[in-house]
Amino acid sequence: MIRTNPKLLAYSKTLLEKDRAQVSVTHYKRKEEIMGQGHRYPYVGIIIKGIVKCFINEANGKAFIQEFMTEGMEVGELEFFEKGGATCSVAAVTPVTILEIPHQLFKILLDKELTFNRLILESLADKVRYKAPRHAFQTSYSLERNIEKMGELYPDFLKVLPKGDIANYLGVSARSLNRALKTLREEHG
Amino acid sequence: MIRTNPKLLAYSKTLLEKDRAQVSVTHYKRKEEIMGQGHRYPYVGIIIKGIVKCFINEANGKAFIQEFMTEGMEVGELEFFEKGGATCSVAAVTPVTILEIPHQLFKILLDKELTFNRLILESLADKVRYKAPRHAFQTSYSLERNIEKMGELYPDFLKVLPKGDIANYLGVSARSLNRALKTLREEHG
DNA sequence: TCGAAAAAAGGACATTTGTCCCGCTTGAAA
DNA sequence: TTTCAAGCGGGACAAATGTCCTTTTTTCGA
Repeated sequence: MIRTNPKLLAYSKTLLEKDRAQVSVTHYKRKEEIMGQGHRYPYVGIIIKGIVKCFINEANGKAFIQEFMTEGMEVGELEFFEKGGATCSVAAVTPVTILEIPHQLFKILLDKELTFNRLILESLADKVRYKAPRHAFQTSYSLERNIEKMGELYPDFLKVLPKGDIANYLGVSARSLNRALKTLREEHG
Repeated sequence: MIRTNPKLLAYSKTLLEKDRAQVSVTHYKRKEEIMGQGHRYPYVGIIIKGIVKCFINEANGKAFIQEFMTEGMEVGELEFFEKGGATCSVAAVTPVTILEIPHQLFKILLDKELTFNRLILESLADKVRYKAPRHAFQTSYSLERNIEKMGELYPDFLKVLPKGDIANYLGVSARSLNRALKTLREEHG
């Protein structure tokens, strides 16, 4: 449930060596905003280190977290394909390092480097593929079952992610999350 | 909320003329299964006509509809990139016509035709982009508000889509959907 | 054209979740 | 060190949703 892309991470590291002059690296502190909903950025980002959350703030004050991402995942690539502001905000959950590939270079790589092109295709396909079972499971099973599933996928989630983020990921209020956690505690250990 | 892809539809029509010998066209009746969760198909499909639903059946008997799709939308493209069974089932909601592009041809087009490659990249980016606001809205607002939104996006949805499908799209029981529809009827006209 | 089967509507009750609180803990900034 | 904001946990009640069931309407094949 914290998504990663080892192949793209590996490719990014070769980029850092070969094309060092054309890319940049930025560091973000915990809770810092990496991208803001509606804003534009002249680059595509790839996470080199750390955990980010990708989320949407609704007009009524609620937030919904799309996914947690770590090494090798792209951010801001959708805006390369369709100009217009970012759909989601992205913020650092732990200290984060981002590799920034300017749109100009991204386009060249996409058009000339078949390997890179395929990595991006697969990365997009992966994001589509992942969302289907996640949302199906989320609406089909109880909150308790969803929490158990997070624990299976990422045992440390309660230690690493703030409660508020977990609630926003599961699409429930913090109160409901606490209640469900208590129920689970009473049932097993 | 019934998704379409005019550019890919246009491209598909030229494919039907130029490469007619290498592609095929299949018709499906209402409710017929086009793809089954877990199964494999040696082609990528593009909808030429009709409306399909793309959904996941969970082990507990519940179904969750990912999206409704019509002209120009792809089905089964995820399985081209990662071998393995289909994540979702696809079924015809109205009579449907599908253009089938064999994986072998799909690969050639992807590698040699920059235009096609870009269309597929944009199509995938579109699917990712679309899901974020949809699920955010769905979990952030009341059922009534979600129904109103469907009406704004597709005024005829109650006439075209079965109630059960609408409920499975919104992630609620048929009972709750009916209740909410009644409330809306009482409020306005 | 009839009859079976599916779809639709909604009543009654149980369960889940949200909202609005309050009090406690913790960590970072003054 | 003190202080204050943010995070955490949970009580009490209200609202939303699910489950189960019955009745009516519609559809479609024999």
